[in-house]
Amino acid sequence: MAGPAFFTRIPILKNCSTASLIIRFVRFFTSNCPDDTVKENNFLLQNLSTLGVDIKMVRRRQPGILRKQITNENGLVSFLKSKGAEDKTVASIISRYPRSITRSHDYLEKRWLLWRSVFKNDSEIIKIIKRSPESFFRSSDNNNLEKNIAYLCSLGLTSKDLHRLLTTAPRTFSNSLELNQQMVEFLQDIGCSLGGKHKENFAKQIISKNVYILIRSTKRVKANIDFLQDVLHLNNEELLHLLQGSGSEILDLSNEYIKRNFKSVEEKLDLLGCTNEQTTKFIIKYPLALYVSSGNLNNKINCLLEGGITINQILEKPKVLDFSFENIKGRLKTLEEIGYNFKENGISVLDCSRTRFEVKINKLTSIKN
DNA sequence: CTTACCGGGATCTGCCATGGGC
DNA sequence: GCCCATGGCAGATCCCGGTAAG
Repeated sequence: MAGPAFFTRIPILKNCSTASLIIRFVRFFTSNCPDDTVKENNFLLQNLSTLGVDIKMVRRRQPGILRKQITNENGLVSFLKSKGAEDKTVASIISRYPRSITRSHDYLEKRWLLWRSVFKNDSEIIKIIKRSPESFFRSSDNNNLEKNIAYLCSLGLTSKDLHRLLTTAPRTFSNSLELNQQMVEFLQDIGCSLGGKHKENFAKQIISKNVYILIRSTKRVKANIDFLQDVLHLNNEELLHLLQGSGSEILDLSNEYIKRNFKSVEEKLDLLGCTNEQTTKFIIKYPLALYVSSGNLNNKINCLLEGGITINQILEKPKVLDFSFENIKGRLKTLEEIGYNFKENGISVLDCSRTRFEVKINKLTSIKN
């Protein structure tokens, strides 16, 4: 008979425990039952509809909110509008994070001020809330936010770093202070144990290079560091060097993903006649090879090979893989048309900005004519 | 003057699970 | 028993240009 294992193979039910499965089935079969919605606050429902909020989405995300008797949606709307948000933005914000309507005026004022201590103007903040309402509204603890900002500053992160952190990974600031501290201390410990000279700086370095790190679990980051050390046969010094360099960029990947990609790179290069040592060197030189999806990476490699470039040239200059498949393809075609010789001239021409590439091509064609 | 090397900039949420509080 | 706050997870690049080196 079909047990939980069977049901979890259905995409929507993936990752569900037996208990939550039962709840889901009950919800599913009773979702059209009037009893389920009878407790909802009709006045609130009306109000939200008028504001253009997607009620279905609210019901799916945070059904409890619709049963509340006291909410502050009107206050929220006027607050966000006073900061420059459009009606339809506010509606979308509430639809995606319904709990936002439970935040009080004082909360909103205080939180806004704290965010403003990092951002230059209101519109920057609106842009981020629009992108990720949850990041702004999820925590009700403004004191914690204040402490986080102070803490991150105390690490020596510049205001520019802070700005980038809050812009790109706004969730960082809704983490509990303790969680952020845990990650920082974890990173500092790693730096120490690898014999880093500027021990206090190691965590700071990683964070400013990879602003996503603080929204990952230490478990994940640790697993990735261990994996890299193991699979690349690195001693402490080499590992430290890697992590301080471009290795930091791949630390936040999911463990399985990074492993899968490593395996794929290994197989691909093996197929092309490379030694294990070459593969290892390649990854150390270009850790981003583990970041891109294996399909994408293989497409780029194939494309370069078909264009008359050797695998050794790629291993020497992996940066050419930074560019998109389309870009690489286009440039190879252009270069072929003018008879560019990679053997003589190398492949650096592929690793430059659009403007520089065009200048180069113009020059080559004018010489030809 | 051209090329090579290198670092940096943009961008990145929406969902589920869980434990504690009420 | 429900709701809240919060932790955690999967997902998966591309490009530019300063400047040192030649």
